[in-house]
Amino acid sequence: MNTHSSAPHRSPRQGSPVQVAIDRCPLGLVLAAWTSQGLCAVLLGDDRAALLRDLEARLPSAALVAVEPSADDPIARVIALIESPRGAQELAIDARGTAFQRSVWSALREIPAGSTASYADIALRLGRPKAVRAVAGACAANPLAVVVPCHRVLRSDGSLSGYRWGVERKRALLAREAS
DNA sequence: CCTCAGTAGTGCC
DNA sequence: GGCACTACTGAGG
Repeated sequence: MNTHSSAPHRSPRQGSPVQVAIDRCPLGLVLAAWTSQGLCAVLLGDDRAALLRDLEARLPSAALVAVEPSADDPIARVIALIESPRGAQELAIDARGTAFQRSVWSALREIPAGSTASYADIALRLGRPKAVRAVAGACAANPLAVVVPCHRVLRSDGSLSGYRWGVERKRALLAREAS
């Protein structure tokens, strides 16, 4: 029995409901999903149905509860963050992933707005200088757009590589943050 | 400009 | 346990 080392960490969310809201933002539509513990998904897109499908694929066994966007809810914080990238670190998050993915996402949150890092930088920071592609994989699996700023990770030569929600959005986010 | 090998995590079988 | 994927990178045509 070796089920403890690499099994994905499951958030304490078995039966607890996940609130879901969709609203407009400067990048199109944004879907935010959260529990009492914090945000578990922030997805960008142009189509409500596609966003919901994406969420359901990511949280297959969650009880989703749709709510109207409200100024008191985390989705308002997320939209404010897109408009002005400050205070992302204060948002509580409740993302599920493997230990490795969570360590990558945690490192990403330490990249300040206005600066960028390469995949190799992140790998180095984690003490796994050769796990470069794995870092890219963890970025690609990031469930929390903008809040976990995977858009600040570029290739070593400075080019943009990919973005789960479209390279154009990555470019737009970086342009907005450029100091 | 291009291709290639090295490399490590993940998902599917 | 395989095995085939990568949002990579540095070296070499």
